[in-house]
Amino acid sequence: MSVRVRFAPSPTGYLHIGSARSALFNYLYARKVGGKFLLRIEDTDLARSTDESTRSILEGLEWLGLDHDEEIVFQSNNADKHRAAARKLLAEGKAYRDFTPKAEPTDQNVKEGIADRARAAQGVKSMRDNQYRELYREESDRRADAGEPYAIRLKVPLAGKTAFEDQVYGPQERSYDDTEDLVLLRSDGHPLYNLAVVCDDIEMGITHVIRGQDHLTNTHKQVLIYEALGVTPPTFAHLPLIMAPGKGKLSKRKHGEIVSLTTYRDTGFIPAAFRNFLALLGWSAGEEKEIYPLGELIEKFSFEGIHRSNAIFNFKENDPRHWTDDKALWMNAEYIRTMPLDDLLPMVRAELRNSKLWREEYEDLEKVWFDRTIDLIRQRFFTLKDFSSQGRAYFSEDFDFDPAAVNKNLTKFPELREWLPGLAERFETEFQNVPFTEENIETVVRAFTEEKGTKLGVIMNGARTMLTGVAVGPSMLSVFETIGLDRTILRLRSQVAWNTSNSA
RNA sequence: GGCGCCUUCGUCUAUCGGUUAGGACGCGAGGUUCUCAACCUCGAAAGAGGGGUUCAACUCCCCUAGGCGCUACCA
Repeated sequence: MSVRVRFAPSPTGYLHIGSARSALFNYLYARKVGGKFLLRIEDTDLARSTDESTRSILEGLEWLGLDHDEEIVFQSNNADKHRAAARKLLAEGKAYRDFTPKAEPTDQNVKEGIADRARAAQGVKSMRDNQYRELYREESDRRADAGEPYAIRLKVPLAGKTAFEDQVYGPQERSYDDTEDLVLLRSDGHPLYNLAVVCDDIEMGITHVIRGQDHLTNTHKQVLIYEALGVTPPTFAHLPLIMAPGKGKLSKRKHGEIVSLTTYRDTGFIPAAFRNFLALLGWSAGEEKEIYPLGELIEKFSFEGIHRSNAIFNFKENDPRHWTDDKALWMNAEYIRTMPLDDLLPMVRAELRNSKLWREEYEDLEKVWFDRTIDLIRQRFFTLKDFSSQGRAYFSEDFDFDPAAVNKNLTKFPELREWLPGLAERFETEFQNVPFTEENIETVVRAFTEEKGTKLGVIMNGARTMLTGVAVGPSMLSVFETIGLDRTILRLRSQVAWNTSNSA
């Protein structure tokens, strides 16, 4: 039997990075064993589900490169089937009508319910003491026919236990005594989560359910439903959770945008890098290696490699330098500087377009220059955003001067105010018929430096700030050559930098 | 409260009874250099606690502690 897995998010918000990781693991497993990776949108909570959220989830999956097979299933379309399943169990005596009036689910009575079950657990009260559980069928039918509202509850057997072999956590058991007669169908006819999931997983032919371990107890309930329905349950694999620093819950309310996958797209992450990072949160191939291209992720993936303890998504709030997990940031930089240039180029193009720095020439007449420039500056970049911010001076005459850089590399050496335009002049004469290449530039700059009796660093760094506005970057010889003779001369003569006062 | 799951450097992890407990991120120091967040070298940094089992335990068992999850006519 071929493997079929599914990712089944409820569209009640953005795609959480924890969910994204669940999707990734499902995807990796499916691709590894040649199975199908299906998508099901669990939109049965009409009040909270939105189309926008569905779109955002789909976008997120696409961004991560997790392409799904077959048609997307919308759970709300299957409500009739869910109801039919509940009725079937009722008819077979495996479920019963509960005529207890519905209580509003307020915080208050949810708490009472918990306290109630606490008493039940202490033996004071049984999970099976519902007065309608053993109601005679005739009586139950009569009241239902009379129009009295009821919920349908699963009739959990009196003695026994549910058991399954989790692919990550090993053998799992739970006594029936600890599982209530869960509601399958609300009194308004609305099917509930556990029923809907089981019905859909059966209908979709799901063979492996891979999801967060927050579902570990749900799984026992679902196994019960499978058994009542007379269907063999699928194989289960539960994943450790991703927690916030301090081991708290990682939530949008508390932690904001960093938990949303789209944030990483919007802040200039390379999909492959973030995917790689996510895969390593709670999973290991057992080797001393961090960089895994998708193919290798697929090849190496196994349930045995999944950790059992929760992983912390490590970041520091209010620290721009460590706004998200350092390893994710590092991984992104690693990808930017080492991935095939041709794969990076389209992403850089999109970034420059968004920043109005893109010019069509970069793709034809100036393609050679452009590709070389990107290859040069990517060595020090962490995100795609850096190409339009730190890299701005390569693509536009309109760039800012970092006051700290001006101070450190220019203001400190007032002689530069004459030297740099002097260097411009020297370039102008020296390179009339000589190619403006690193080797030639070096000869000229070294000679110039010696004449002025200063250190090479003073000239180089002064020029660096004049040409790029900042204090860091590639070798200046490369920068000169990349910026080009004309722009170099123009910028060395410019007074703009000198007017960037750092008096504050 | 109950039930369940978990516990190796700050973080992600390796180890499947015998290791100086390894790697990565981050951090620190040094080096290279025209600068640097790049590169190179080095460094600090861990088996929650207590009992067993064993010649030998991070590794197996038990207890304790702590963390997490679930505990709805939500999903």
